[in-house]
Amino acid sequence: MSPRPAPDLDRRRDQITATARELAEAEGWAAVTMRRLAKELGATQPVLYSAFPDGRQSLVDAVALSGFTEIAATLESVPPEPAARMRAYLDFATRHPRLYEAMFALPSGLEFGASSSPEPLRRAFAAIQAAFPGADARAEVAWAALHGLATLQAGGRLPASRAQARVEHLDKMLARAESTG
Amino acid sequence: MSPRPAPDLDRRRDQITATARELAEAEGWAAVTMRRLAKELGATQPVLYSAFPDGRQSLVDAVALSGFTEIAATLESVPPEPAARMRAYLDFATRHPRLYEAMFALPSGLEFGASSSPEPLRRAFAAIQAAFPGADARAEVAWAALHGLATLQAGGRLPASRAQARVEHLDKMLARAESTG
DNA sequence: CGAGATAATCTAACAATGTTTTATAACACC
DNA sequence: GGTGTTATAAAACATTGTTAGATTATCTCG
Repeated sequence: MSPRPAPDLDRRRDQITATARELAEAEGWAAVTMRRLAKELGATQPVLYSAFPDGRQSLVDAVALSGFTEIAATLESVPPEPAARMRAYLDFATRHPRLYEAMFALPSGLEFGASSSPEPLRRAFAAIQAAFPGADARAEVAWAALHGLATLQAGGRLPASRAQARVEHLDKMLARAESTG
Repeated sequence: MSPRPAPDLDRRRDQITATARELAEAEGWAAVTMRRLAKELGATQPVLYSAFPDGRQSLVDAVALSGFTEIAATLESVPPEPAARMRAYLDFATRHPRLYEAMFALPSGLEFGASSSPEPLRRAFAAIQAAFPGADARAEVAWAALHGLATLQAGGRLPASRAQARVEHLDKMLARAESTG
């Protein structure tokens, strides 16, 4: 009595996550259907469900989580100074708009804030905090401003021509508020 | 040769838009399906398409547009000072989370920035600009920060307990940056 | 080396969605 | 009143996420 060997689910999850992310980045999240994804992987739908029993939502969450891991590493790779990390944050959002969308705009099952929230999320926010020491509110406002800039710019709701000016303005604002603590 | 009288499409559009908005606010945008909406209105699906020939997306856009009209009026109703308009903005987003979602997070066909963008959008942004005179970048950063706070708070990604502190911090930051022009 | 049991897989179906077609019914004018 | 145009309605279509039932591949034990 011995079954067929269990597939490497971790590996499979990674492959599916990566493919979903590429497809989303190339054609938008609307194109990321279970059928299309299966075809892209040379597999069938049920295979996706064996790796993600909770369905499409948990798959999008997995992509988002990989995004948080990546942005955390990106932020940590530059000095913990406001200007540097601000630029790194906005660069990340600009370079991976659909990934950023999964992280922040799409419906998500990811828990935030609480201690139960996944480690990559906490690491990403910690990387922001490190650049904006002082009262918690300061880092939170910095993050909100960055997030606002990222989403409004991604949606074409702010003229790209002044992107540089906005970053400089925000930098000055946050620098001056440092003493406010 | 004379046809059946054309229904008052404007009136109908308003009714559908209002019902869609109520339903979204009550049960979330996922619940706003064409069938459900038709049932809620005591009509059939094709009636919705006679009012919105471009389908569901244009209906969501109509709700979003009504949101911009309303937030513009809300902002204009308070003095053009940073603290007052900031509070009005965040209040609006907090009180109508699904409407705000339609305005900024959901896929949208609304044009921004360009001169072709609908008047309510320009009025809403003008109401922010009025509270943050000086260089354009200043108002844009203010808006981005407000938008970031609104969305992160709505998603439970920032602790509600420090909401007040964040507004005060942002207010100070923006006030100090005034002279930067 | 072969048979059987077990679990992963595939085919196919299900329910629900947005949208469109075809047929019906209602209205204004002559 | 009849006629012709047009809004409406019922039903169908294509596509989605998801799930059963049947099939197949693999490992263990004889």
